[in-house]
Amino acid sequence: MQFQPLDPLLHSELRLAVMSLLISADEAEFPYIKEQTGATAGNLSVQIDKLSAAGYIEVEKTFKGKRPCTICRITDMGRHAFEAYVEALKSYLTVCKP
Amino acid sequence: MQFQPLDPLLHSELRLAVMSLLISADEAEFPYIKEQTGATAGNLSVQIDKLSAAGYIEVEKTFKGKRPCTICRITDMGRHAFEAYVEALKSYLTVCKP
DNA sequence: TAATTTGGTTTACATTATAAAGTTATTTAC
DNA sequence: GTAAATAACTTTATAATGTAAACCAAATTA
Repeated sequence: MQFQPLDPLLHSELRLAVMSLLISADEAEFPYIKEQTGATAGNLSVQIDKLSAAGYIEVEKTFKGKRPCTICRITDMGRHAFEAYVEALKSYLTVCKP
Repeated sequence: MQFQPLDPLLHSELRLAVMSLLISADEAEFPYIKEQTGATAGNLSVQIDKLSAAGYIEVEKTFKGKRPCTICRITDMGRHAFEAYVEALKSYLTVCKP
């Protein structure tokens, strides 16, 4: 088969956006991710949980002054998964095939 | 928002594979697509219907000898949608952001 | 102190994907 | 010549997924 399978965890608009942000930012707070992705808080919370459960990101729940603050970071595993996903995608996007 | 929305019709592993095949092949029969994508006939049938209903491909039901033969071709609309999807995807994949 | 805002989580619903089962016609084997 | 197997799908039922509405707790503002 000429098409490589696409990691279903990353093949999701919002989760991919979150990973994309974290790849280049290395660390980001929940409200920032929410703003950058345009997602609702509920949806974002769920998708962050999934990425975290898969070990693609790590989530630190801390406080900023007296308010809760959720910080996300990408893991090595997440970085590798993202790279593999991009490679797999290429098998679908290359216009000229041999 | 820095991320462009992804056409949900194309953001699907099997439908993307079908479109990818048709982009370069311009015409393909059902069994060939089935073999190339590794999909089950049922799944493929459903996804071809969706692409066809959206006007991204056109489906010709003909006969090869006495057996039915389903031929798929990409439309201009489909080609443009695919190109737009690839462009949109780039907003998620670029590692270095400005 | 009541209302609003911040920063989320939970949950219920709607959509989507997928595979199993079904359909129709055609070969092939006996 | 007819029974079994194959081809080429389609339909449908179920499982998985995505999404938003509702909810919660604490802090701030009016």
